[in-house]
Amino acid sequence: MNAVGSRLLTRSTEDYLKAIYSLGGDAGLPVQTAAIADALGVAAPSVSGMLRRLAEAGFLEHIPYRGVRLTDDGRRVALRMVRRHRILESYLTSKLGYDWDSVHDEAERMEHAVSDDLIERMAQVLGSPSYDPHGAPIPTPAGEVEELKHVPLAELGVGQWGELRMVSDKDPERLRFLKSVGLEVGTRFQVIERQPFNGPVTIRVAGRQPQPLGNELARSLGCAARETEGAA
Amino acid sequence: MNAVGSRLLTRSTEDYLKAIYSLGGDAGLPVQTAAIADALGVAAPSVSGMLRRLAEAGFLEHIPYRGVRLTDDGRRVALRMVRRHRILESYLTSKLGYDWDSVHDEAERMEHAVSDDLIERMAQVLGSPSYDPHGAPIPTPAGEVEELKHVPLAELGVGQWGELRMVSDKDPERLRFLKSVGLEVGTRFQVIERQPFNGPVTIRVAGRQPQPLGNELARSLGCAARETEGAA
DNA sequence: ACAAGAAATTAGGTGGCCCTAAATATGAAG
DNA sequence: CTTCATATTTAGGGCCACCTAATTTCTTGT
Repeated sequence: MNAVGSRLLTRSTEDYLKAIYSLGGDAGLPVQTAAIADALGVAAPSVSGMLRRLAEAGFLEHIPYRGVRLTDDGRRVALRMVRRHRILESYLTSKLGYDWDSVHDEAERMEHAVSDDLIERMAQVLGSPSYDPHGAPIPTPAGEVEELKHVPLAELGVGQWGELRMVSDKDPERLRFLKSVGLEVGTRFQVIERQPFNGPVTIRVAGRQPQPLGNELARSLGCAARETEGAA
Repeated sequence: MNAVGSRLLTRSTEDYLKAIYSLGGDAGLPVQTAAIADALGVAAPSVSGMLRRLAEAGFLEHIPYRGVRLTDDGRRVALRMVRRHRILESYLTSKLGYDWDSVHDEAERMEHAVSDDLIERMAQVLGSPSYDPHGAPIPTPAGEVEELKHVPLAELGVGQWGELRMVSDKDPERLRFLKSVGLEVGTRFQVIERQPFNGPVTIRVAGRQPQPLGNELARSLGCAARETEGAA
């Protein structure tokens, strides 16, 4: 199953490959050293060294001074970690009472320790979910991920209806804020107002006061545009 | 909560302290380097070095060439790991369909990765169990463990009744064998025959053929002596 | 076309934990 | 009391993954 010769599947390897994947490696784009360093909270030279080792092990192609691209092998490892992470988040939320703003860290540590067997048992208990609690699609065990066609909330026009579909799990504070203003995955809202030049976007959720959202936040929310107030 | 100064709470530290604890450190006995090396599958000099670091960190007292003894701090860490391990085994068995011969390894890896919070949530979902699936007592979050007064099966007399109470979780093959001959925690049996000088002990479980058990195995099974065939 | 700034890599070093080989301490038997 | 086997420690290395400082390469504006 795990192809290539000498393996080196350590925790660090898994973290690097997952970070590279989520930094654009999913679209096969080259990813820069600095972006990886930033995502993992390590210094750039540490990344340089690690990329060399990962390239030697066959997980990625490295064009010096340009960036890296995952090989099929590297992508396989990354997707396995993404599946693990999302199944764990789903399980912890649904079976152990975790809230969507607190599952991320727990899943992040567990994803390196548990067996494939445990992940599949969890998936089974949950009825093989397709999305995690933040609306992110869960890759299949074979490594297939659904392509999402969400639009950032920031790109909806004034007066338009939308439904929140996906939110990053990485920032607990942001998640708590969203919940406090009534925004969860599946929440419908209407865009009420937009300040020019990247100012806040104001939306209204049924039964709530109009709520301004900073533009950066609005860019981070994956939505589906809706014709009317009702219906999917 | 975690007392003492410079911490160094790595996976290896946790493994060493847990091993020392279960090697007799629970009774405050000095534990030898070679025993630790054997339990952890590392070379003796590696243990020597690690013991020095652990002693410096305040987890144990080291009398050179004599052995080590856990400090209160060391015992606290060890008991925390034991609680984690046993809660995890209980949870995996009861909620995710694991069998008693396969939970050990999974729990062994997870116990280093999960948070105290997760462990307590699992304990709560299970109703705060006192024993794990192998009959071992689960320490409280405060680090108290029940003293067990089991007798090894090997010490029961011919004709005497007993009830299996505890079995080591470390050897899957042994566990599968026990299950195959109808022995689980709680199973009652009668000692039918005993060969002299550490030979096999033959027991009978209700509705089964008499079953010989090697003496080493019989020594490893914790039992309660029973007056008759019935009753607790 | 080139100089400046940004990004990446190399150089050199650290700590944790492992190893083998060699030296040394302990303790049991003669 | 000495000797010898066994247990332990020291000596000397290696690997992984991190760090800072210095250097090299790329890119972009003039």
